[in-house]
Amino acid sequence: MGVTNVEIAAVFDEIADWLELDGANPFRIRAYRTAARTIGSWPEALALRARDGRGFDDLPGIGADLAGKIGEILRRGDCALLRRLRRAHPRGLTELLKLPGVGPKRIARLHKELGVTSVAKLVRAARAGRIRALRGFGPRTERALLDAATARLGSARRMKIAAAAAFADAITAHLRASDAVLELAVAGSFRRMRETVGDLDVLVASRRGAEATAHFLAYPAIARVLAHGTTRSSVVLKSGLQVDLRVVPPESFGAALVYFTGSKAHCIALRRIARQQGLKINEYGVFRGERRIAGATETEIYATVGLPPIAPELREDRGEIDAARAQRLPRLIERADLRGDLHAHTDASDGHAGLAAMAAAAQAAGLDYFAVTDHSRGLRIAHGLDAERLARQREAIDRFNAEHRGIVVLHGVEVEILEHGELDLPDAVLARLDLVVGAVHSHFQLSRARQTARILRAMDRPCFSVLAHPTGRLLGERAGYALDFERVVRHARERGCFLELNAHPDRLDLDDVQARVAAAAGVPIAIGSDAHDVNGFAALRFGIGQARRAWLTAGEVVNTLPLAELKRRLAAIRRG
DNA sequence: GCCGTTTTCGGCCCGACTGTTTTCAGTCG
Repeated sequence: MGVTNVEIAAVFDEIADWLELDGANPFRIRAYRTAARTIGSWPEALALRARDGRGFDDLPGIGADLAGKIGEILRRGDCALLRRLRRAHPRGLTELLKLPGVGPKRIARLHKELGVTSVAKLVRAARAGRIRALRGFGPRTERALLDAATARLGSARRMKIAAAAAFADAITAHLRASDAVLELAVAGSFRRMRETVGDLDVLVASRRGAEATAHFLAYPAIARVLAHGTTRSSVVLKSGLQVDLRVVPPESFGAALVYFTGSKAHCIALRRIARQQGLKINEYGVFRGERRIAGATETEIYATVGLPPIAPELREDRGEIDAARAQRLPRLIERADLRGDLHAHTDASDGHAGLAAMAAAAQAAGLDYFAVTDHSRGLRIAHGLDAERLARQREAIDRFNAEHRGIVVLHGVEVEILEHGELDLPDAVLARLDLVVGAVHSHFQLSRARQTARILRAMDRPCFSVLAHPTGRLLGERAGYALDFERVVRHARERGCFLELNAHPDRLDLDDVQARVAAAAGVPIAIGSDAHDVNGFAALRFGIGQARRAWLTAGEVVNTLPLAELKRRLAAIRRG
């Protein structure tokens, strides 16, 4: 089976790591990094291109050399340059690169002068006071390295977007209380709605920067201050989350918002365009010579370089700038476009609220309809439903719909896809439901071929409507099972069924690249909250964020449809 | 290592902050 894009990207990233440690030409290193990023998020498997005899050097940032290396990796499964670099260095050095506060130059010296080759050895050297003795290092640097290294050994991780949102809301509320704060935004990967964030980048417009900064530093949840200057400060909250504050005057707010929203690659691409036009972009504005010609709003920043505004979720340098130039940016789906939700639980299985409470919550979330899809009998741990309990649930839902206006409850099930692709309820039972959401909750370790065959077989059942959380990953905990995703996409298109973008913050499955691939192939996407309680519908916000990162329009998401139209689509799947 | 409406060589985004310096390198975003 072919090497995946992500695996090719990992090779290039590791090459870049080693080249950094070697002090190689920084632009050569950047070339590998850029290529890794491009390939890692490229919608089409490069292995397919290779099979069709198409080259790779039409990908942006891929020239003859890297195209050759991609071919080599696809053919041989590895790369001679990487093998050589690995042989020439101790293995642990690339781990050190990931530590904040230490870069390639210092690592090279720590290695050469103190024999530090791993995070653990760095801790020992720091504790022994050997680092401060080095020229150019001092006690404070030694302390910072020790802190960073011990934090890493305690495995500090990126935070899931939903958790970060809670911190962002709290700190935003604190800052708004200061009248030195004129405008305020949480930028960075949070604003781009990445599934996890490493820190929060808070941007403030103010005429009294010192006062705004002082107010920020008085935030009670701050554990320690890493740095503070007149325009930039960094702190770590008691939760371990790092928060960076940047203060700019209002006339620079838009420029700073572009700059701190990133991504870095997007900003670099933007500045490149500006340079070609004799302009300079920095976080204070767009400049022609010494004169600022834009800065207050993002829209005017983009306009000065001849572009329409680009949504934050698209700013990953994945073709959004070319699309903007060609006036071909998609009209991205918004939260308000969602009319329903096709995946939610009640206390009949493992949810924590009854039917009426969930319906009220769905209505409060602005939905016209939602599907109760409790687990099926096979998922014992979730108290899954058998045919008889499903029939009773049907009666309850019918009664509810007869007695209530403003929200319609659909009756579905989240049915177990068993090891060999059977569903654990008979067709006759499933046929009585409005929709059937199939899911894998067991046998994660099957081979890629068997796992794929299992899922395709399940999709072949006539009643099968939606494949829930298609890859089975849990963010930060479990990678998805081995799966030929492109095959699943093709099969879904042929069968006419939907793929879910599960909005639960622990899942966000499909990811952005996969959702884009599926939608581009013509497979309808269902954004499902997987709500287990009355607050669970809030997750739809993050599902929408992921969908926007996938360039999805409302037309590509089935639960934007009015109920009658959705029902027609579900019925069409059954007719085959 | 890539790239071209300053083209096949000579560029490649830009500024803030820290710690250790005595004018700046390293790191970060």
